[in-house]
Amino acid sequence: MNINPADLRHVSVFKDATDDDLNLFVEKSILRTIEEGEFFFFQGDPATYFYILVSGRAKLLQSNPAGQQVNLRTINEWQMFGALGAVRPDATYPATAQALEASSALAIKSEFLHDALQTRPYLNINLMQLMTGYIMEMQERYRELATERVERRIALTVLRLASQIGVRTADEETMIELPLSRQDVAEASGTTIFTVSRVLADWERRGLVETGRERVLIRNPHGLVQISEGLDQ
Amino acid sequence: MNINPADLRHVSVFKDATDDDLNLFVEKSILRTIEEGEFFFFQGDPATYFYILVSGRAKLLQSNPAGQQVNLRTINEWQMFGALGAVRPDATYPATAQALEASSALAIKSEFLHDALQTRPYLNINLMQLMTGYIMEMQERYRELATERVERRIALTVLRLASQIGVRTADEETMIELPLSRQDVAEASGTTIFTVSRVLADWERRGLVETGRERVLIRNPHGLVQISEGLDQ
DNA sequence: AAAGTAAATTGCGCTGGCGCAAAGAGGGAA
DNA sequence: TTCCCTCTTTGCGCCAGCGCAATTTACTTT
Repeated sequence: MNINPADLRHVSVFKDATDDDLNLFVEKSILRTIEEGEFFFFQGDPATYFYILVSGRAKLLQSNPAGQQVNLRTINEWQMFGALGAVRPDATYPATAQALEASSALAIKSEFLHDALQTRPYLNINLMQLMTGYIMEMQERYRELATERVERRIALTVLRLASQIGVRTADEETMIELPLSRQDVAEASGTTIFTVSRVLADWERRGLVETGRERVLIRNPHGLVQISEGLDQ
Repeated sequence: MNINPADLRHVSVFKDATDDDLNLFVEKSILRTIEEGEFFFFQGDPATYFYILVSGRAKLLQSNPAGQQVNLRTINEWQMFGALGAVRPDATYPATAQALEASSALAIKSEFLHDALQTRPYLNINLMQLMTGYIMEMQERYRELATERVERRIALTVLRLASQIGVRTADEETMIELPLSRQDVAEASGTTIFTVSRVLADWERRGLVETGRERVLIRNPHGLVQISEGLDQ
């Protein structure tokens, strides 16, 4: 695959970069292509590289000592991930990055971004905006997990995933397609596949969604919003 | 109260600042003093100021629509809080800041920090380090809440709070004093005061802690670590 | 010292959601 | 078409932890 440096402008951190800078980053990058289910890096590895996903889809997850997983974030094309090492020297990745489908990503030495940050104010601002976004999202999800019941949490999770990775279907603009298994939704909402399956089956009966193997189609986003706010029934 | 500019070096973001910069920040600051239980700002307010706590102790909390609260962070002397507005123009505070005891804080216009970031690379680096720390802590707490049982979560929470705000008692170096109510611990570990009370009572019977009104004294930190890792019993 | 207020404890019943197990449903390979 | 593998569904039992209510304890005020 050939990467056009101008494509890097899709990356929020690079949106204000000069052409020269973009060329420099592309030159310094290596393209890594992996299969579905394989890993870009593991939690605990030294954070030597950061990545920019150029095709496919991936997820960031964390495991506890017993091996149970939670999904922290779903990564789309042109999103940066694993960039903490550029800020903290000697950092290790706090999460594992796994491909949800066959994916490729540009890998660039953390050190290189670290040095670039010293001389390019726009990178600092953009990276900080990205980080504040993550902080706010994690705080919100933490609060949801601590205070909301499962059905609402699943609704909030599905809506959040829809806004992050959903594809609006061609035929009707309000339908959103999500290529996610019950397991993925469970790990992203802090519950089990059984509960997700039961809740989705209920929503399907009520005409809110259509489900399939590794697929959720939202037919009525507004209905889900109502559930997420406890305004239903 | 008089603030000595050099004191600002205790603030991690300002640790590398020049004397001139420190003077500038102090000049631009207003000292706000509030009583226990009062608020520096509320979730949803425009993030016009950021704060540096100079005395007392505070907490950052978030409420859901039903009014249930979670504690996101406990703020100690010389910690910065409410700084997201400096990064995102037009931001609103994502959390509420409430004093746990009578407290004072320096308030500085977010805008001023925002402008300072453009010309002072050290501020960018330090602020990003702070932010990556928050991201990692929130990711970890999220995973704990999603995957661990209450007793372990309470152990993890108490240990985390001990490292953040604990005071080692004079008489024996392994004892750590925490001036927190059951409610505070419950909100920080995502459970209820009843459960916290029961768990602490059990630990007290086992000699791990001593408890009192709005007080937890850790007698055996190692024992708590074992519980947090599931190695006990 | 006494009264008043807030925090903490504890018994008790209940239930949301977990998790096993077994069956069912797709989808890919050959 | 058949086989195989993985994902999903659903019945069922169970229990961790919630939450009410009543009481006790501890601190503050006068």
